[in-house]
Amino acid sequence: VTERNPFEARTVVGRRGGRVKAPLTRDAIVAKALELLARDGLDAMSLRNVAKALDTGAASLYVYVDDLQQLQALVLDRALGKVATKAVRNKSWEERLTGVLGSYYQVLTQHRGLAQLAMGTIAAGPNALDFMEALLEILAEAGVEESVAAWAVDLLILYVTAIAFEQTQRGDKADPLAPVARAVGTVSESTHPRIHRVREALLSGDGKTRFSWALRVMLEGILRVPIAPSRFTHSGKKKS
Amino acid sequence: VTERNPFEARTVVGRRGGRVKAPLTRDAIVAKALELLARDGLDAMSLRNVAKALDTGAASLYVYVDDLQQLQALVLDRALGKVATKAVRNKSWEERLTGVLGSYYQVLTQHRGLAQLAMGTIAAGPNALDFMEALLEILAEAGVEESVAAWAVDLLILYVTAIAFEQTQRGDKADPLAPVARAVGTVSESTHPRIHRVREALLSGDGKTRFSWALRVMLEGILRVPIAPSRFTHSGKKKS
DNA sequence: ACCTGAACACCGTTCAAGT
DNA sequence: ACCTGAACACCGTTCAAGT
Repeated sequence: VTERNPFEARTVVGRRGGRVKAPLTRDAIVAKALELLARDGLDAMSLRNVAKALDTGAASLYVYVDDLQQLQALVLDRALGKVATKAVRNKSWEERLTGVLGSYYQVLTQHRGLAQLAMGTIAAGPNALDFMEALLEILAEAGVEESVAAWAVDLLILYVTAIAFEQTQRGDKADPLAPVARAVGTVSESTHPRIHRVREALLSGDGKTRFSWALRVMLEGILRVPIAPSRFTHSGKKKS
Repeated sequence: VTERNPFEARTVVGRRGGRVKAPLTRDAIVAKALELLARDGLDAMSLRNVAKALDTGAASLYVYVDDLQQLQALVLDRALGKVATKAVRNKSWEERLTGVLGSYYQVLTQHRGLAQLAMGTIAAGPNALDFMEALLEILAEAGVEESVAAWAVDLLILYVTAIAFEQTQRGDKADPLAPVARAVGTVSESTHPRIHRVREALLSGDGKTRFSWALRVMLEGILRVPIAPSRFTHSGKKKS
């Protein structure tokens, strides 16, 4: 029906001007996948669903993508491109660190299934590298020793990802917090006296408050704890 | 064939003494599910596989279990029963905390798919409560304020779960660390100078070393950072 | 009350066949 | 080279039918 001119391959148009078919590209696949992930959650981002949304069959995607795992890695990195790594000038390193990690937290929580995907995917794309580089730069400015900073970046990202995941899980199904709330709320004073006493505190605090508290906790520790308790881990040398 | 005497219901025996059929109970289902999870990973713990291992059909499980999600919660709590919450006497609170959390870490990593399951399941069973109670007790002994302790328990469990998950993921497929290693190892010095400089530190350290470092980091912070920066989060009152 | 087989609506992935 | 339909080997869950 349509003549396949390579120059207009990206905007094939039918006789009456309507788009006939979006040409398949890796970029289009990843974009559509992220769209489905953000709107309907991780389960909705199946190869079959993505293919359907692109008016094709699942098998067709395998030309541009190795498998589901690779697609997930690509989608994660595309989303990480939205993290605001460039902070404004004349801000303290504390503010900038909170800013970058807060932006990461927001990106994770504002895309329905992204935090869950991030928990199960190792981020190693270009945007993930930019993100890490930004964190290392800020920690260097804070005076954190280089090798400590390397591990600290890991800890910070891991924690923010985990709390974002926990937070988004709550909004999902029919109150999955309820089981915890019920268990903690109705716990027996005689068998679990301490849980009983702090049961309110355990359930209190919105995501943001806890997030910033935990961030300060980790920073305080990172600034104080050196890498090695015993400096030589693989030699027999003790008590230098 | 066999007479159904309720008293010997748990050990039905055939004519020649061989067990004819393991009677279905919730406990048997959860036990078998944990076995499959520990041996073959989370994907292997499907209702169909568990049923097959118990010589029955998937539909039969629904008499004892609401759905897969509930089975996962039951399996997690059964595994949490293995965490050594009772530490020996005359140990410092630091040693006891490291001991309990280390035991949790070991339980997670020694069962192939458990850390992954724990990341996606809210622990609210009796053994989870015992675990939390033990942590709260130790933190109280450390002099941590009650409401801080409540949030600290959350942070500690979240982190240990996350790092156990990350650690077990590595051993699973065909070196899923490899993509990170390659990305970090071959990163350009001009675009990502700081990653390039600490690329060795980023990849160094086994699970245990990093685990204990991060633990000290969090403890140091927990002992120092109070709950509220501005004490009243929901009132308009500022600068008391 | 408990168990079962079959069915329903999904998956990821492969492959022979088309253009 | 790219796309496709059909097939393969799986899922969780439901349901009518058996005992």
